[in-house]
Amino acid sequence: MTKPAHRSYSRYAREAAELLGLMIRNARIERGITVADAAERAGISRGLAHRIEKGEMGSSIGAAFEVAAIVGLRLFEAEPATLTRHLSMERDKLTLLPQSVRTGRAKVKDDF
Amino acid sequence: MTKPAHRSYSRYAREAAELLGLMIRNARIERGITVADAAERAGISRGLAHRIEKGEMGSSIGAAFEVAAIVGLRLFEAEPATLTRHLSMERDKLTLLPQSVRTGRAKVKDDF
DNA sequence: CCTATATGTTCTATTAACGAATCATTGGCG
DNA sequence: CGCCAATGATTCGTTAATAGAACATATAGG
Repeated sequence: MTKPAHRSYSRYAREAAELLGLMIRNARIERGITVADAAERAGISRGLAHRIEKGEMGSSIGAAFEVAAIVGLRLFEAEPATLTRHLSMERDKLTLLPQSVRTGRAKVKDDF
Repeated sequence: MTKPAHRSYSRYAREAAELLGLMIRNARIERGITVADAAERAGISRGLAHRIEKGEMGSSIGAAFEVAAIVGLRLFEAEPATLTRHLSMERDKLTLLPQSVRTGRAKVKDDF
């Protein structure tokens, strides 16, 4: 590496990570699960689970999303079923969009 | 490390990561931004930006959320302002909850 | 069709995230 | 109050994530 990962984050990114951590913590406490237990069930260390709840930017997506799933937190949708539906929706949307960003604006997806 | 990070992920976590990547990609293309440009603006490599869009679990939260911010994707809220409000809301909720998970269920936050 | 650009993939060196262990602090319960 | 579990914070060795380059594959435009 030449750069030390990268140090500066936008305010939005930092707040989003912090919010994710807080939501995980709240969901975990509401379910009466300890950090250690949640970490073990997610297959990660207690320290990492703690850092995720603190909203540290270095944590991996997989670890964070796994803990979120463990504590029953639904990130984008109310239920997992809709998540799957949302997934295929985004996949379809992508096929309608130009595969590569070329000159000007990408074509507006007026899907209907 | 004793364990190689951790390999198995729940279906929900994997789908959530994939969905995040797809949403980032869609938002980026809609804005006519190249992967290389988005990566540079986020302060990360093109390869990492590509892997984030693929929904790989190893990517860091900071990198993913930064790219999301760059391409104008709002993860939890429609606008950044509400994110900040949501943040303090979650913070407040936490103070009302018991600080540590003790014996049985945590007290239900019947906040009203 | 040919070219230029964007995307996708693979490689290696290096850095930083991770796991584990330890200690301090907090707070609930008998 | 004293005990103990849970959290918070630190250090350190190991390993995996990352940057950067190089390469191959599309895809749009001239």
